[in-house]
Amino acid sequence: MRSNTKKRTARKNRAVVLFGPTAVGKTAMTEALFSGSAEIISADSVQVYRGFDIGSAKPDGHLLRLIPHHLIDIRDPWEQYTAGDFVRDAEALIPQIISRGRIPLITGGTAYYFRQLISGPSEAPKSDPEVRESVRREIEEKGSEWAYSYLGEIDPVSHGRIAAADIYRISRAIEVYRSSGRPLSSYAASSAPDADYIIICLVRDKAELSARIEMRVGEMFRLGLYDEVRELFRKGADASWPAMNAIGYREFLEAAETGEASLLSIKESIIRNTRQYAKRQMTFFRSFASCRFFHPDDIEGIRSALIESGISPDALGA
RNA sequence: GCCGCUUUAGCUCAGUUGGUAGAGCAAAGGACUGAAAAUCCUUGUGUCCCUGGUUCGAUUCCUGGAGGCGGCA
Repeated sequence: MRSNTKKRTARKNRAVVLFGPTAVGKTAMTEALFSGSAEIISADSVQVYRGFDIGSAKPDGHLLRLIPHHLIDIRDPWEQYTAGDFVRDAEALIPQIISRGRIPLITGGTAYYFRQLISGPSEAPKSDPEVRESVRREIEEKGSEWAYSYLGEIDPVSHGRIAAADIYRISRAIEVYRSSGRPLSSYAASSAPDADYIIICLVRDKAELSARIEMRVGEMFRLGLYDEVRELFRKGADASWPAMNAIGYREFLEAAETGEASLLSIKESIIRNTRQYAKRQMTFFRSFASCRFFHPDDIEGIRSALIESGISPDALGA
């Protein structure tokens, strides 16, 4: 149970948040700086799912031996895992990791998870897949214009905040009203964060990142992404599986629906979508206050910044 | 070689009955209240292939040329 009582800053646990867009080089940097001294809490909405390995670029056995990882492979693909679940899980893990004498290192690419964690999670109720599905059907039947004007009746504040075409948020706002009887905007957008977070953001020159993305996607195909996806389809994967909407998977789903795309065009589309995603990740993170930016090769710069903040990777571990 | 179609934004193409032009995609920037690798918002000056002619005015009509596609030889 979350406590909203203000704890004194000095008594809060401290954790390191390490964010970087896809393919920026988080893994190499992490291995170099944190081997033996940290445990990683993965902030990645796709890596939580079993079976989504290559396309989500899960850490390999080598890295897992050097640094323990949490929140990877903790759900079956048809189950739901949300930002709220992540905050709850991460907040439970931080004191455990500290008690083992290690640094809690929260790292991944799901910027929204970081925001919910750092600024304190929204108090709005958890998403209910059943209500969501019934809202989806209703909108499909009555149209999105109806949905938007209905939102205006039940929650004028959200109506004002959400764009008329943003069907994702409109559905969510209606869903909250249906399941809780209260408008979404009546809930607090954030609450008190549970720990102190030292925020490091990795950045790279745009052309450099773009080239790395292309290489990484090529590597995924070489490692057997196509076989991985076929295995998922064999197990019944469809659009209702949350991670099937992820880049590297949904392109195959779309190709299966149209029946026209070649493997090459799927690959090109994955590369393009990944670049666009990296751009969105950066936009999200630029909006964070108190975030320090480093090039992934600047290990010493990151080390000094951590020491300055009272955390020393050297003082711990082997 | 002849005939037809075609050449407009990075790409695919609309369009202007003659008054210098606009969609989708891409790109750039931004948002983000428990699905977020999701979802959405904003941003369009480009020798309208070149040349000459007609015209107050040509990307638009006409002549000639060049590239592309198709057909006939």
